[in-house]
This record gives sequence, C-alpha cells and structure tokens, in this order.
Amino acid sequence: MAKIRDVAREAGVSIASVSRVLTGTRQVSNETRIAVLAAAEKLGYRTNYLASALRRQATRTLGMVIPRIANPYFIALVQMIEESAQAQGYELLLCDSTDDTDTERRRVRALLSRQVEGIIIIPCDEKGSAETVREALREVPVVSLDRSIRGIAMDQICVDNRAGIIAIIDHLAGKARRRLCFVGARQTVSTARERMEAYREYVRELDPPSAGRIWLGEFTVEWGEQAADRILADGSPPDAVVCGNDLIAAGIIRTLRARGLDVPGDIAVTGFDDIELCRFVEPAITTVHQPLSDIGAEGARKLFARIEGTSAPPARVRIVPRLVVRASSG
Amino acid sequence: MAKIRDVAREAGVSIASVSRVLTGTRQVSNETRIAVLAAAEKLGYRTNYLASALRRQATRTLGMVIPRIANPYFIALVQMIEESAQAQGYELLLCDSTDDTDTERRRVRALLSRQVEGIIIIPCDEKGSAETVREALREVPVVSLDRSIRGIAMDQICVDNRAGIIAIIDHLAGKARRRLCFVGARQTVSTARERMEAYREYVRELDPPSAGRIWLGEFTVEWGEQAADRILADGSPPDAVVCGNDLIAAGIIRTLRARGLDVPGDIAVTGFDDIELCRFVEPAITTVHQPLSDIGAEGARKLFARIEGTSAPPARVRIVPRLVVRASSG
DNA sequence: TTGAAAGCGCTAACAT
DNA sequence: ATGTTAGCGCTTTCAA
Repeated sequence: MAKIRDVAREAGVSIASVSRVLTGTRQVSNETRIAVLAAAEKLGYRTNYLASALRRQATRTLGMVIPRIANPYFIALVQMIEESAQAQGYELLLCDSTDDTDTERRRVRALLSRQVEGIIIIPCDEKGSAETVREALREVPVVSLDRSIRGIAMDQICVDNRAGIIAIIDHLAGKARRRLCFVGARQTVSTARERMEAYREYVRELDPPSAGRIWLGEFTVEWGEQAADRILADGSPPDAVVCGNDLIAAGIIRTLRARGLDVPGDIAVTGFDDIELCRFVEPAITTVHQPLSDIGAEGARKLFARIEGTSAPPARVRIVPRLVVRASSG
Repeated sequence: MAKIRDVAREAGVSIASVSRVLTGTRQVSNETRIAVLAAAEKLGYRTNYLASALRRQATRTLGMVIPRIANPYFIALVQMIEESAQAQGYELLLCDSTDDTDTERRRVRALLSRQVEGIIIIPCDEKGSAETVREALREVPVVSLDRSIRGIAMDQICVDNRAGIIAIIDHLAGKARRRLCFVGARQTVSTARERMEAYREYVRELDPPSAGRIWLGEFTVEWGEQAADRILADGSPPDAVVCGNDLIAAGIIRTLRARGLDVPGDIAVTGFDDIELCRFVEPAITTVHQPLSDIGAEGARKLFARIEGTSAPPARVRIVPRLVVRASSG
C-alpha cells in the first residue's frame, strides 16, 4: 500500500507538501498541487487514518451504543444521529450491547480506546448501565437517548412517557372505556417504569380498581400473547388494554382474536412507539408516536455542544409525543 | 487521559514493561505485573487503539457495508457476521450505503483508510458497485453477501434465487393455479434480476402467457400496493401473484383485500425472504425462507480464510432456500 | 527479566 | 512556498 513517502517521491516533492495538498491546511503552489494529486492518484494513495488521527490527536468520530441493532425503533434513532454526524464531518461507530450490561461496558470501552470524541448511548439497564456511563463520562461527553438514568449529571433526551400514557387514557375514557388494565415490561429501563407509573397514577382518577390491573413482562410480541391469556383468565375481562409498547399490543391483539374476541368491539388495545407494524396489524393499532427526529436531532445538538466545550448545566430534555388514533381503540 | 508513560512512572518500571504486561506478549516477573496492573487500574489507563494498531500494523477490524441499515433482513446478516467476527477476536465497523453507489464508495474508502483487514459487502447496485469493490479488492479481501456482482473474481455468497422461485411456482401449480404473474423490482441488483429471470423462464413451461405478465418496480410495500391495482386493471386477473420479495407481497395483499378480493380464495400471493412481517399480515404469507445463518457463516468463513492467506480460487456459493407454506397461497 | 531506543505513517512547528 | 524534523502513543527489537 502506498504511503505518503511514496507519493512524495513520485511527485518529486517533500512529504510535508503532500500532506499539505491532501489536507488542504496550507497554501501550496499550483504546480505542486497538480504533481501531488497526480502521484497520489497514480499510486492509489489513501491516507492512513490511524497515523493521521494519532498525530492530529483528533478522530472526528462519535460512538453510539444501542441495546439491539435488530430493533427498528433504535435504528431510526441511529439514522438521525448518523445524519447529524455526517453534517458535522464526523463518522459514527455503531455498537450493539445486545441488552447486556457487560457487553455494553465492553463496547463503551472499545469506543473509548478508539478515541471517539463523544458517545451517544441508549442504556440497556437503568441501574446496570450507570457505572459504565460514568466511566465514559470521565473521558468524553456522553448523551443518553430514549432511556434515562437517574443520579447522573448528563444530557438525557427522552420522550415524555407520562404525557403519552395520559393521552392514551384520556382517549380511552372519551370512548367510554372504564375497566382498563396495563401490560408492560419489567422495570429495568426508564421507559418501562415511567409508562407503568404514569398508568398507575393517572388511571386511579378514572377508575381506582384499574390501577391494580397491571401485568409486567417484556417488550415483545411473545409476552403480549401470553399476557392476553392471563387477562382472559382473570375473572371479568377489561374493556381496554393499555400496552407498554406496540409489540406487546400486537401480541395481545393476535391472541385475543385467536380466542374469538373482537378488537376493539369487546376490548380496545393501545400501543406505544408507533412502529411500522402498527399499520399492518388488524385492526391497526392506536398508539403514541415517538418524536424520533426530535429526539435524535436534540441528542446530536447537545453532544456537539459539549464537544465544542459548552459549560451549560447538563439537562434532561423530555419531548412530548403525539397520540395516533387508529382502529384498535374503537 | 493517562498514557503508558504515566503508568510506567506510577509503577516504577519502564514503558516496555507496562506494554508487556498489558499485551501479555512476554514473560514478566510477578512483581512487575502486579505493580503495573495496580498503576493502570489506579490511573484508569486505557490503551490508545490508534497508537497500538499503528505500531503493530494490525487493526483486527472488519468492515461491513450494507445498503440500508433500516432493513431487518440485512441486519440479520450483520448479526451473523458480528458473531463470527467476535469469535475470531475481530471488531466490526458497520456502514450504511443508503442504497447509493457514491455513498457506498465513500464508505468503503473510509473503511480502507481505517485499515480494516477485510470487507463484507452487500452491494447496492449490480453494475455501479463493481468499481468500488474492485478498488477495495486491491487492498484487502472482500466477500459479497446476498447479492452478486458479475465479472469480478471474488468470493460471493448468495441464496439460490432460481431454486426459490421454482419451488414457489411448483407449489402454486400443485394448488391448481394456472394464470400466474410476477411483481418484482427493477434489475439493479442480482436478486431482482435472478428472481425475475427464473420466473420468466420456468413459468413458460407451465403456462406461456404467464411469462409475459411481469411488473417491475421496487422492493417495497408501496410498490406492491400500486402493482395490485395495475394487475386488477389489466383485463382478466391472474389466480396467483408471485412476488419478488415479502414487502411487495404484503402491499399487494393489502390492496387486493381493500378492493374486496379474497386472498387466497380469488388470488394467491407469495413472497420471498421470509421476514417477520409475513406472519403478521393476514393471510400469513407463503414465502421462501432465506438461510441467513448459512449465508452469514459461510461469508465470514470465506473472509477469514482469505485474511489468513488462502489461495483457493474465488468461489460463488449459492445456498438453497426452503419453501415456507402459509395461508396466502391457498 | 528488564530498559533504551527505533519506528509505525502521518501532521505541524520551525526554519529557510 | 517548501523542506527538515520532532513527535503523536504505542510495540518490539536489541542489548544488557
């Protein structure tokens, strides 16, 4: 592979001149530039990023760690960040923590070792990710997206889960639904916790017994399917199921229909996130739309501000989501 | 940030000793090791990957370029590769070409600049990606996955599209479907071309007029929706629609049902790929299951063999897919 | 077993 | 405008 020395020799100039032409950092005579460009082209020269970054002590690289690369919801966020990064001349290194705090720690360390200048993280566990984030925070700016971590002074961007759940409950109440229940995920991440807490507290004003009907499992279709059967086995069924996310709602709808119930005739079902699947399930799912562009854009903005040295106090931004009414809520 | 020099000073040993302890490359006295480890721990030392990789002239890093990170089908492949890479002690740098040959070229160049030791690529265009791949091939081993490129001597792993289409057509013939049509994507990638060609050639044996009923657009739900209306507008409708992939099939099913037709009663519809959506659409889609694990594993195997210096001739591996019969084909 | 020192490929300060 | 050279942080000879 051709090195800068080879290009210099080929062009008949010094290696410094080659560097100057290629990085465009300083004035170079036209003659030199043409000779260097031709030599570089001829030899197929490509700057060695390792050497260049080591020398200039800057990588112009960001790291991003997400819990699961197979989750389209996270990918939408990745794309927003990638776009902002490109716009700022940064590259993005994407890592999958596979929802595991140990893997997450290894990934973050690998990123730090690669000298990233900032990290965007969607923490995989509200408690277990805290130490990893603190470790990263000692070296570079870090911003969390979608899920928050309590007790850490850092920029955190998430949706206002409480506002979303309240919108859902108000909507159901408006449709004269009275006996509600909630099917969500166990409290390992802030989104699971906040949505459940919002439901429990807000539904109490509408119908106190509904505040007690809560099932927690995972944010998956499979859990939704199981939960549906548990709900049906639990005495008189509710007339509406508020779900912690869309996947659960899809699973519940599928099982309820398989058991011969009508959705939303017998039972209304709502989701959260507004993933693409919502429009394919029958009936299409009423849900809370995540303002992913806003979250991504705001996250990138905050991170770059830190990289550029802002000393503004770390802020927790909560973006208000929008209710999307479809067929599943009658 | 602590450097190796700081650790050496803290531990009271030479820089070389610290390096030896941390890389584990040579014998070190127990005393030294303990002192170094303690000092590194205390200072929160982390090896600078840039310096380390530059010096040892090895990055133990692979690059992967896929056409669209939002496509779960490609992500499944990414996960297979990531798994193999981890197992070999390699890290994976993932890039999105956004289905654009210019972006693809930029991404590949960025990977080469970062000194990756090999590249896995799902080319975004059968013609437009060729030059980029050739450029990469000059510097490191490259393996293509899922889509092939003609006229390049390299390892290419893909599904046997022809076998898949033949299985679909045989299946439909067995269900007494006679008037077929094909809805696929324009011929920019090998999968689109091979599936269409296989349909056109094989269906001729069954029913020559069917070989003429071909609509080409994109591999999307939206195109499927449009195509359904075109098919219905085209005189007497077929009794089966063979689709180039599952997304098209989902779009066609949705529109056909919206127009009051019964699937599969009036018209059978089949897909290709077996993405998750197939089981959520009603009726569930009969399709061809992609052997993603096999493709990924084989791709990784071939790439590592090249990295280790195999001189075996470049091979094009075609993995035979499996028909998955569901409700949409009657 | 250990330390001194060379050098990976590049950029930037300095000198001309 | 250009060339010479120091040095980014690390690994790996080489010598002791």
